[in-house]
Amino acid sequence: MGGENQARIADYEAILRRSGMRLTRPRKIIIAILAESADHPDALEIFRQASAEDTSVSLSTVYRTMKVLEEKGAIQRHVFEGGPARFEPDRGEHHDHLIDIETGQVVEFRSDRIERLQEEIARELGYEIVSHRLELYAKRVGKN
Amino acid sequence: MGGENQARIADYEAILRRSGMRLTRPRKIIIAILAESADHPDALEIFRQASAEDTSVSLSTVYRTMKVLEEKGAIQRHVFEGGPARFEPDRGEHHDHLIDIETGQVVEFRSDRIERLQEEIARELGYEIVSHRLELYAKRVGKN
DNA sequence: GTGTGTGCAAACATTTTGCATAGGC
DNA sequence: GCCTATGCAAAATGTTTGCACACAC
Repeated sequence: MGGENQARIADYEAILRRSGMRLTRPRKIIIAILAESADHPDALEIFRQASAEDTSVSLSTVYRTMKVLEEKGAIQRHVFEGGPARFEPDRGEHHDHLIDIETGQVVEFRSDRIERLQEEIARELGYEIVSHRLELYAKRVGKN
Repeated sequence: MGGENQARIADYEAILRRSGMRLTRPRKIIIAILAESADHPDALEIFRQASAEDTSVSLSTVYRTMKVLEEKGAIQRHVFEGGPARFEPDRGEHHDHLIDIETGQVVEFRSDRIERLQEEIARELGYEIVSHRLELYAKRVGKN
């Protein structure tokens, strides 16, 4: 799993280099945090973890780095109901999200049938889908 | 169409009265705006229209009224990609949204098949859906 | 050395809130 | 007349930006 993370870190770094961007200390730290995190952290969470590594990293830099990484296609930004933007590595495979409303945990899923139905609906309405967002806010069965 | 609006205005007013809330001048104005608007206005837009009617209506009151109406189930609040919250009358029939990314126009649609698939997916993941959100960001075919 | 990236503080956009007063019932 | 609802200004929240300096290349 260390190897897994290393691989992802290298991916992020390759993307930055390829775009002619500098591999600065704050960016390295932020990238490492993204590579390690299994969940979908928000900017503040990333900032906190980065601060633990190097107190001088600023929240602005976290936001700026997120923007750059998003523009380069390295990460995706999601804004779930009510909350701040949360980030996840963009591994190219599209998926939707189920959000556990009790814990905030995010479960990824994918349904080709739903995707196809969406296309169909848009077409019938005279539109062409550019992007879409499907979020299920749910709670574990058996609880409560 | 005037009659249509009258009917909806009466509905809103009934909801407020039933909940023991006062039918104030700002609330009447805001309700009339909601009843007339075919699209999904945001707080500022409602505020602007209300101001035209009575300059003394404040933005706080717009927000407070939206909150009350939402709590009583009279309207729904949606936050589309990037933008501020937008509001629409809650007519009880659930639907999803297609947003024209060029104009911001909102088209409502509904697919029982997608609804069922969502339920199915949640169940398989061990969850029970509390609410969900499906938004298609699209552009008209033939354009561009 | 040059220019991009950074930290800091201030600005921004949206929404909420405390408080004294106005106005529905 | 009582108590809810309002206007105003201030705060809160999340995010962006201007500026002078720092540091990756």
